[in-house]
Amino acid sequence: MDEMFLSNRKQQVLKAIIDAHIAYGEPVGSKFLAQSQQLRCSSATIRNEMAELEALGYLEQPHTSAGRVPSELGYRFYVDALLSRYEMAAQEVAQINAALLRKLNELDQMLAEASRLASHLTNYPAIAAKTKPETAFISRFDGVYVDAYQFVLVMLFTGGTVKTRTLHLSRPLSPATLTRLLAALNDLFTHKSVHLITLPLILELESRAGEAAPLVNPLVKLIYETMKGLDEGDLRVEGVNRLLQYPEYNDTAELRSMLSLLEEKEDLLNLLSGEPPSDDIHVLIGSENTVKVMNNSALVYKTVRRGDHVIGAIGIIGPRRMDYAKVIGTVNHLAQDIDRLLGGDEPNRRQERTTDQDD
Amino acid sequence: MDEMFLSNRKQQVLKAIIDAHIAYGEPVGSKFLAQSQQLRCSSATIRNEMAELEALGYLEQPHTSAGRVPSELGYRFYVDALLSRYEMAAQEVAQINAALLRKLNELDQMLAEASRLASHLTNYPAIAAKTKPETAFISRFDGVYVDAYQFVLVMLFTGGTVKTRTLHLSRPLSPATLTRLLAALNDLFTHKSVHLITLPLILELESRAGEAAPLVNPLVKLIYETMKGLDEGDLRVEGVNRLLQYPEYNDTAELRSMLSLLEEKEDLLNLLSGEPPSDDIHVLIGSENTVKVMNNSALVYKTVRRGDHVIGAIGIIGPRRMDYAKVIGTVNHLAQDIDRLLGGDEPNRRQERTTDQDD
DNA sequence: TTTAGCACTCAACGGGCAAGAGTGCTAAAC
DNA sequence: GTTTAGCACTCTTGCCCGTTGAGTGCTAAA
Repeated sequence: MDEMFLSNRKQQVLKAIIDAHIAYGEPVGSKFLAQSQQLRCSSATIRNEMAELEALGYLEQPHTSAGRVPSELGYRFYVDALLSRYEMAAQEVAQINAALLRKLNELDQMLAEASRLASHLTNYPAIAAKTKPETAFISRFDGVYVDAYQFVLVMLFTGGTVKTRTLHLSRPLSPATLTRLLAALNDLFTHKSVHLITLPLILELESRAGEAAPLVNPLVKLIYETMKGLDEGDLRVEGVNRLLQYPEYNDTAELRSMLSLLEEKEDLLNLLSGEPPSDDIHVLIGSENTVKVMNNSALVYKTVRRGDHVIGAIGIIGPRRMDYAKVIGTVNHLAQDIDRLLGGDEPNRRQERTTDQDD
Repeated sequence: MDEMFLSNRKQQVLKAIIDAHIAYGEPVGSKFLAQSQQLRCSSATIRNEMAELEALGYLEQPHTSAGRVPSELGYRFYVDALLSRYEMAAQEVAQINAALLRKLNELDQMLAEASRLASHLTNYPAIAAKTKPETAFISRFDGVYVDAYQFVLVMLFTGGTVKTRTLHLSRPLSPATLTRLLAALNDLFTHKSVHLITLPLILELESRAGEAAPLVNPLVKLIYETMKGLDEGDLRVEGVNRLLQYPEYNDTAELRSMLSLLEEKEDLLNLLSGEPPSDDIHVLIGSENTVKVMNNSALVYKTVRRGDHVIGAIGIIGPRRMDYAKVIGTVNHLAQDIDRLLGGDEPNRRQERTTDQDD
């Protein structure tokens, strides 16, 4: 228990070390701490505490004649217990609100704006993920007749997403035939998962399509691909160049693996979507990350939801010694703001609002 | 004229030097060239030629005891006169076709795939830009009635783009009222640029909207923002991490400014959209670039068109000593392939095809 | 006009040395 | 018992400096 619970002064020393290391990025020594006035004791005392903190695993020493550096455990304890709550400046809050409000109409743009803001405010790269929605069905087909040679197919998905596709035809189509085709589509293809679109169904559609029968094949293919395309998540990365400020990424290998990670997108998207939906903010430090490449980095993220279901996440990625207080505060605020602005889907809305087609 | 026109052997020497430098990235010396068997003369002769080429401005010498490096003028001459045409391997061609065909339905995805391919094939970062379309007007409004509290507004733009927005209402709307509203919209708001949407027009719409009058204000705002949103171009960058292979980007400052450039997107988008639409492939070397940050880099790009008008561009960005033959070949091929796959807008199409909503 | 030979220049490499930062330990002080 | 001053020790960092080697320009001969 002595080992589990750190004495008050040990905590102070640990916090002071981590604060200093976050600020300056270099190993911090006892003398520096003694001078910084935060602790009311001599460097020798601090040295003793540091030695013990190292024995307990909270600190590490790059080499004999260097100061101490927080270990992963040290950061973990810092984040869980030592972190002082970061209060955003009023100006920052205003900036967030103004910027997000402007983008309210398009989820994509909103996430993009959020990641831009997050990166800008924290000075680390930011990511914004749009998770793959739970398998959506088409709830309704509709069409807009443009002229005899083209029409717009409108597909309404459960969950409110709307997708459109313009079809260019090789032979003329009458409005009546289009209506008939749409009726058949609505009969046969709504509320079905991709796997339930079987050949008999397609043949049935063909027989009902009348003169539009030759259109059925490309149409089905189109619907299939649209449904499949909907399942893809997307990930935006903003501010990678900010990584270069931090000496930990001056190492080419480190930087390179980080850049690869941020480009792959797959891994990150899985990581972000994989977590159980929780209101908490997630802080993954170093090897806590399942993604191997992030052993020397940290990831802070929070899911974003529309009404009940998770539609994405925004996060910050950076060195292990990231400014957790500021980052956690910012990500938290941003995610909550987006949640709020997207509004719940509760039945009684007080105001008109619009949503994009979730493309 | 002696100065303008290089002797045959000088050209050979220049080409050999640039080829070698592109391949190995280091200054190339006379001895190396003499051994490489390409030139049938001694190192001393090559030294003399090199000295003259340097005097003419085609070569540079980092320092006295180093070999020569091509100057910007050198690269320019190389690209314009010396470059041997690069023939893509059949396998590469097949890869491009297969990959692009799979993405045929969505312009965005297609450009994304193209840049992925370009980056992969050339081993440099690739960019794919979707240029802002020339000011588009809405040619038609339509709507899909979902239920009393929501409908989908479908906007058809000249040029074939389709945008949809879902409106959530605070009070019920009847299908008849929606029809009326849409008719009024089609009367008043089609074929108008953003600037022509004036207050009288809005008031007129309001008076015609009947019970949907309270809806008019948010609706107009929505339309306005959609039209404005359409004007935004987009830029995708793929494979930045490949930059790190090249020693010229080991310098942090260089890498950093490059990353910033690739993130800003604005500058690049302007550069790509700014050029007069031409079928040629553009090769910008070093300071030929208007973007200052690219002084040590090169950009190869080509516009992509659907039918007659330019809808985007794809390009490769890399060090000045980039493998121009391969890059030019690849970009050229890709751009042409996309042009072809998107198909002309000639009236007699032989096949059904679909286009996305150009979001 | 080409080539061999040679002296010269200069970046790159590596060893050696001094400086400095930080530690652990011991012994004295509180 | 805890804190602190003092000191010896370690190890990195930076610097100086000589050596090495690649590449050149020039000269003179072929």
